[in-house]
Amino acid sequence: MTLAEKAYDALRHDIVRGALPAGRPLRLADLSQRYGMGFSPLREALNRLQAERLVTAESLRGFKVAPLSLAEFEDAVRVRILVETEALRGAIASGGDDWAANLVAALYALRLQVERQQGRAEDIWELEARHHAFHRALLLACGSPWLMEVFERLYTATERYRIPALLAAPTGAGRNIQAEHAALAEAALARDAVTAVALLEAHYRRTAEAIRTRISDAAA
Amino acid sequence: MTLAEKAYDALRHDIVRGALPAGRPLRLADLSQRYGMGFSPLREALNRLQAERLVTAESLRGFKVAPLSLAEFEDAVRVRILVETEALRGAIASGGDDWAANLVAALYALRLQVERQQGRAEDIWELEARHHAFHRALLLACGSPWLMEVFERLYTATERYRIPALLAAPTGAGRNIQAEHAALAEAALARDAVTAVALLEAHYRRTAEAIRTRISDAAA
DNA sequence: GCAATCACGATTTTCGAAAATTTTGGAATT
DNA sequence: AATTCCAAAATTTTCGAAAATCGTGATTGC
Repeated sequence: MTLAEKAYDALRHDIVRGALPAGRPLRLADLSQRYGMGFSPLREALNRLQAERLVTAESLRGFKVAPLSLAEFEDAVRVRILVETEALRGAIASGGDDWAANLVAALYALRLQVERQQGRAEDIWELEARHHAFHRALLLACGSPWLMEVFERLYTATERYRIPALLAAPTGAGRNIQAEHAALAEAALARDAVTAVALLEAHYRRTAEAIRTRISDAAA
Repeated sequence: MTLAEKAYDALRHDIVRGALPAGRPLRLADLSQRYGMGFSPLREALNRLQAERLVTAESLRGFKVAPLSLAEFEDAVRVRILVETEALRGAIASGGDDWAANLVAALYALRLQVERQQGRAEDIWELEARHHAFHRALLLACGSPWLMEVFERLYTATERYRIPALLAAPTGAGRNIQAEHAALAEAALARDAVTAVALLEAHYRRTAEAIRTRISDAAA
């Protein structure tokens, strides 16, 4: 792996995790110290992250971690619902045995991690990776690279908002998120598109609501 | 404007235009010659374009112009219809006088250029810019930055396919594209969402069909 | 006292060369 | 004749310094 790729992964991780908070200026000299490399690979990584809207750039004035706003989060959730319900219909319509088997596997691996976790805030990253993998496995058979591309982009955009909530309450504070995932997978595997789409939409609306109140609380 | 930004614009232009054909390896030494600058600004531009899927990159093996395929084009059109119909409904629902005025202006400027053009292949870029601006103006009031972001990404993705057709037949080969634009704007301004969405979808399906047969012909 | 100006330090941007890696072409071996 | 191996060439990647630009604070002029 090249240094530029390491820089990309490290920066991306630190931004999504919040180690580099929103709005923070990303000075080359600092980053060079922090990640132990020269300017070139860092600038490459920053340019890629800029195109993904994880960092902002102003000509001759350097880079910053992109700001967070409740409005942007709500917007991202709205578009996620639009795009992912369409992808889900496609996956249910055209998914084969591989899709079904991978979905069962992803759900199972997610469950194992949730049970291992038992509310502890450790290994949040393993949990997060399993969660991402589950949602990806659910949609993957839709057969549309662009739908998947938009899914990935919006997933990381919303990930930035969900991580702080996860760190505070890894099990989901009263809500049985795992049961929602199981029901969603069940409906998809039963090829019940209408139910599956409704469950997916409800899943996101509940998650959005939880994060919304969390952000309001934090502001108070 | 920094050299990196110039490099980004120039590369983007040359890729969309087809001056740098799909699959062509983008060697730093060549690009340095072609655009008259060092490696650094070029690498930055290439990294941004990679994130936009206009170029592909393989570790230690350099960059290439991203390939074209009929399947990818059809996929992009499908997602454009999904996303833009949603944005159009939003714009019609919440667009104010500024939106309406800008839309009228964009349609008018597009018409002026079409008439000036009169089938000649010159100034295709002015025409293309007006066309892009019209579709942007149509959706802009939807109030969703993410919907607009996806629109922009997919517009340039499909632009690569449409430009060769435009160069061959600037007026649209029998089809009165300008009438479609006018009808679309009229329905939107009349706040008739159902009609406007139907016209937008039909507009894209016809364009896709024209390009599809064109590509098939070229292959024969 | 206050605004405009200038010089300095901090920072970004770019270059040119060095380092690392892949690719190429040919010689040696089977 | 085909394959493997190695050195040379081509190419990408990275660094360190130079150039360009921005922001700041002191200084000057009014």
